[in-house]
This record gives sequence, C-alpha cells and structure tokens, in this order.
Amino acid sequence: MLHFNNSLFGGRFQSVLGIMSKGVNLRELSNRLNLSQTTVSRALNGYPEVSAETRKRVAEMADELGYAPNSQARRLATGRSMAIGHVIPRSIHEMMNPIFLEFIAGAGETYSKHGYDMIISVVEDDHEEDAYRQIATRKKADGVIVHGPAADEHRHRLLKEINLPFVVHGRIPGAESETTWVDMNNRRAFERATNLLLDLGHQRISLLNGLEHMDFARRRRKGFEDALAARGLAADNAIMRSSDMTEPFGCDNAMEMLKSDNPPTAFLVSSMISAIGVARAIGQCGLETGKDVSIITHDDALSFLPNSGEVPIFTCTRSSVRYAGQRAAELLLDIIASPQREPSSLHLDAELIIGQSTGPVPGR
Amino acid sequence: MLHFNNSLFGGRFQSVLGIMSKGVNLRELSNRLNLSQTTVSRALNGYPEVSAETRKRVAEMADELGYAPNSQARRLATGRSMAIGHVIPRSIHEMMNPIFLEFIAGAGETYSKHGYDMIISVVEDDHEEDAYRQIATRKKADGVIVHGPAADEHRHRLLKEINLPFVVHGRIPGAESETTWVDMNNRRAFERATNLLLDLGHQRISLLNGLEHMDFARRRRKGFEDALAARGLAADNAIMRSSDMTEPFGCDNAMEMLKSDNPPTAFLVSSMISAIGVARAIGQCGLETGKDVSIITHDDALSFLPNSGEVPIFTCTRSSVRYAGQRAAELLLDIIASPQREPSSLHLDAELIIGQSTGPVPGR
DNA sequence: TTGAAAGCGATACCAT
DNA sequence: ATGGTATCGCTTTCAA
Repeated sequence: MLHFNNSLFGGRFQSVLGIMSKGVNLRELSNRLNLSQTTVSRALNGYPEVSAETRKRVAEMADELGYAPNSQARRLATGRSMAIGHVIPRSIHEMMNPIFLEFIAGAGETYSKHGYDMIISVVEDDHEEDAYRQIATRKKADGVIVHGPAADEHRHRLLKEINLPFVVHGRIPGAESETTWVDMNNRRAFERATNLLLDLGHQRISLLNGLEHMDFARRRRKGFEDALAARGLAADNAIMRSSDMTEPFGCDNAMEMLKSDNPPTAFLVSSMISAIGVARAIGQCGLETGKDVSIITHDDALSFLPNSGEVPIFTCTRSSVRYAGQRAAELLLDIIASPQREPSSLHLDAELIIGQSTGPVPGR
Repeated sequence: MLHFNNSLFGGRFQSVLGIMSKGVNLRELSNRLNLSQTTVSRALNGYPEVSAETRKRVAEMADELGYAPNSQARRLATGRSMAIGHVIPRSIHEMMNPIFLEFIAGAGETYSKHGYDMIISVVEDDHEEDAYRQIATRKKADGVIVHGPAADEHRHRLLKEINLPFVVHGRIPGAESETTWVDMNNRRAFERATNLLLDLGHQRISLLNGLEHMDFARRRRKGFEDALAARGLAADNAIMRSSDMTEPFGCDNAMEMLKSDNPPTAFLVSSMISAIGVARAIGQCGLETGKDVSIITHDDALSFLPNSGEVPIFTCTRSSVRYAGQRAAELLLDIIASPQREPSSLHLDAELIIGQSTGPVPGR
C-alpha cells in the first residue's frame, strides 16, 4: 500500500550541516539574516508590507536552515489551535464503524488542505462531556464534529453552552435549523428503495435497520413505512430488526426469517456489511439472490467494499460518506473563520442504483 | 450507538456564573487565591512541596472556576507536545483500511489513558516525508506510529535522521533489531494454517494474499510456501493472487479458479473481507463452504466482522489488531519517556481457531 | 519598510 | 512551603 519515491526516501537525507534535524527557531533565523523577528515573521506569513527582496532573502534562508514555526508557540500567540477534534465515546468505538473511518478520511483531506490538524479522542462514555469541555477550556481544538446523533441528542446543547463550534454529521431532530449539519436524505432514500421493491411486486419486505435510537435509522424506518403506507400496506414488526450493522446480524436474521412460515421476499438493509450477511443466508438456504429473494442495501461507498462495476452486486441507495466528511469539514472551517454567519447545512441525496440483487417477486 | 447519561447531558449545564465557558487562566486563578502562579501550578501538578491545606484550597477554587491549563501554553513551556502522530498517505487511505481503524481505536485508548492526544494527518503520497519532517520541526507530536511497512521500507531512516521517536506496526525487513515494533507472527500463522489444510488432505490450495510489496504479505506467503515445501509440494502461481483485500477480490478470483480445469479445494485468505467474497463465490457455484471447498482466513478481530460464537463461521488465524494498537502505543510512550532505552519489540502469536469453513478434502 | 517590546499562558529555576 | 522572574517561540501593536 505504501509507495515511496526513491529520490525522496532512498537517498541520503540532506543534512549538510546537521541543521535539518536541529530545529532552528525564529530568533536564530532572524539573527542570521540581520533582521528583526518581526520582519521575518511578516515575510514568512505573507504580509504585504515586506519588500520583495527581503521576502526572498528570508524565504531562502528559512529554506536553507529548514525553519518551520513551532506550532505550540504559534498557537499560543494567535489563540487558534488550528486543530479539529473528533470525540469517539466507547459505545461507538467498541463497534468500530468503518463508516466513521471513511468519514474521517474525507474530513482529514480537507483539514490538511487548510493547514488544520485532526485530533481524535477515544474516551469512555461517561467522559464524553468532559472530553468536550476539555477541548474547549484547554483550547485543544477550534471546533469539533459531532458523530452519530441520537434520536434523543444532547451534545449540541453542551457545545453551544461552552461555545465550541461544531458541525453535525447527521441531523439532530428538533435542532435542524439551529445547527450546521451534513446529512443524506435517509427517509427519502429508503422510501425510494421500498417503492422499487413494491413496484417489483414485493409485498413482504424485511427491514434490517441500524440501531433505532440513532437518528439516521429512525428516518430510514420512516421512509420504509411511509412507502408502504402510501400503498395501503403496513409494516410487519415480525420481519423488522434493528441492531449494530454487522455481518452476522444480516445473516442470522435473514436465515431465521427465510425459514419461517411466512418469509419475506425482499430485504431492505441499512449497510453493505449486513447485506453481505443476508446474501450468505440466502445462499445457505439454497436460494438465489436477485431471483428468489431480493436485497436493497444502503451503500456508504466504503472503499474496501466496492459495489460498482457495470452492474453492481447489490441494488443500493448510495451516498459517499467520504464526501460528506470533506464537506462537513469545510463547513466547520467556514464557521470557525466567520463565527457570526448563519448556520448553513448540506442535505445530500442518495442515488438509487440498480444492481444484481433485485428482481420481480417470484411467481409474478 | 451513542448513549448518554441524562444526568450529565439532559439537565441544564452548571453555568452558575457563566464562568465555565469563560476560560479562566492561571493568573486569574492565582489572583483569586492570593497565591503566586508558581504555587498554584505546583499544587495542581502534584508537586510535593505544597502544604496540604494550600493544595486543597487551590483544587477547590480551580474546580469552582473550571480552570484547566491551556495545552498550547503548557506544551510550549514543557517542550513536549503530548501528542502522537499517525501519517496516512493517500495510497493507503484510498483503500481505507478497516484494520487501520481498529488499530487506531486501540492506540487511542492508550493515549487518552496517558493524557496524550492522537493526531492524524491525511497526506498526498509525495508529501509523506514532508509530513514527518513537519511533525518534527514544528513539534506537532512527540512520536509517530509507522503503519504498513513495505518490503522495501525507508521511513525508519528518515525518522532516525530527524530524531523522531517511532514504533512500527509490522516489521521492517532488515531493521528488526534497530527498531521497536509490534507485529504478529505472520509467517508462522500461515504455515500453521497451511499445515491444517494439508492434514485435511488438501493438496491444491489457493492463496489470496494482500499486496505483496507489503512486508506482512510477504511473510504470509513465505509461511504458506514453507509449509508446502516441507511436504515436498510446490506452490502453484496459477492459484495465487495478491491485491487489496476487498470483498470482490475474494469473490472474483475464487469464482474464476473454481470454474477452471483444475480448481483448488481450499483457499487461504489474508482477510475476512475477502474471505466473505470467497464464500460468496463458492455459494454461487452451488458448492458448500467447509464441505466441498475449505477456507481459512486471517481474522484481525474487527469489531464489525465478528467471527466468534461456539463455532466461528470461518476457520481462522486470529490476532487482535486493536490489542496491537494498544501495545504499540504503550511502547511508543515508553520510548518517549526514556529515549535511551534499548528497542524492545512485541511479537504476537496468532491463534489457529477451527470454525465451520474447513473440512476434509472431498472424496477422501 | 523595518524594529522594539509587549503579550500569549503555562513551567521551572533560584531565592527566601 | 512560597514567591519572583526568566523562558518557551511566536504574533502583533505601536513607533519610527
């Protein structure tokens, strides 16, 4: 996975004077230049009042001595920590979610593009509030991303209280207009998916959802139920499940239902990982996915679970979490740059993509 | 996934004087106490020469005012950044690896336990060297973890050059004794797995390996080949593959091989994710995993892919990456605390666990 | 266009 | 046991 340009890594490192590793500071640099620290600082930070010639001299010497400003000092002086925090409570990190990783990857790209650091705090559940407070009082980060809002969410209140800028990945029910968030249209995605199944003649559809104390899962369920209701159908609790989205969650539940008296002819699943489990169960029952039993899954476009190709394996509602991460980070940096601005959120639509896992209901 | 204790989050936040959010600093705190900053600092940091009574007063007032030291200032004063860096080049983060996430989760636990921050830098490939240099010169972190060492690895040279403490997750061939690392015994794990298959009568075994410019993948291949050689067998390149360990990688290759003239009777796979793909292929060919075709996979004990239960789905070599993360972090903190110490590494053994995916070769 | 000097908020040495 | 003061390395106001 790691490739190196040999011209960079293979050769000897340019330590002509052993200076590169010494760590020159601003004072030494300005001494060498017979300039004040002020001027050097200005030159390096692109202030306009520096003469072109001076700026050039400074840049060259800085380069030669391998100068880079000490971030702690700069942060102390400017009062900005140039870092964004992500707090992961144990309850979320125990079932360490690949979706989180993909989001982080996206956000991280944005951060480094803007010179920000990403700091991740893994904390015990009962220290989460503490973690946020410490980020604020100790000035560890200029803002945070709130992950996985619950249906009954409170973190935004704390964050407003302690005046820590934040962006929510997902939405906080009842606080949509007073917070900045990036979310996909979960309800609509699952409504569309359900309609597709209904159009294919499926009437008995199982919902394998994420944990329904989470906002996103509630919305998905709503979309599912809305679509059924629109055709005068009711959801059957006997074939609806809600859990962490693991592979066995999909397999075990699908297996159980398929063996029951009144098995579903289709599954609507909240995650590719569980969908893979469902497919396994279908196979183990001697049935064929997309023919005997249909599956639609949400696809977060995780890089290690590609579901693309001409005809994707799974029919899916797709929305890139990585992209969401990039955009959420951008919004947060905006807020930090101009705190007075009105909250502006981003509602992403999922694509409904036809793959190999759906077909008309058998015997139709 | 997120549970909150309502007594913490549900109620109103204690902003009795609006002070909590103000951010008191050391000077204000010491003024309020009629003590010098020196004494207050000492009291808070547990220095012995402070009277018990003073210490108590200080602690109480600090608590009341919600004082917490500004980390930037402290870092500047102490010269320690109290942070560990993880650099992720794009080549690794494009195929964003869940294994990385799990490792991070483990390391993160250790960091917060010791008051360290974890900072993650997502960088373009050709900026990786730069990223490390900047961490060193700008003093962004006190040390770094090196992820995914290649067979032809150079980062350790750079890190020694710039004097940045580090621990390797995995091993750097040829530098085992001069670096501190945490790795599992890849060669032995795959040797044992292969032996198990051979004992079951399998002679035609396919290897679906990770990218073989990575050290871990080479070692696994070695283990595989060693085991075959010990019984006078040779590996057949026609049924060996090496790639990013995605689900389709497993499925597509297994499918192709199973349909060939001389199909393998067993698969040795480097990752659960790909193993799931293999299982899917087997199902699609109308065969049964563990009966018609056997699979042994390496299991990194990823939380969203549990492979436990009385009889796990997959027979596997298992080693917890999360644990590796914890230990690697501990070793790094040790090094930082006492830099002169000899490098001491950790070689973890994988367990070989029998699951449902293996059985005697058919027709035996 | 350049520089002197005052912060930023802690720690730590040297006195007392 | 407590306090004064220099220091960490940078930014930024104010002067020149």
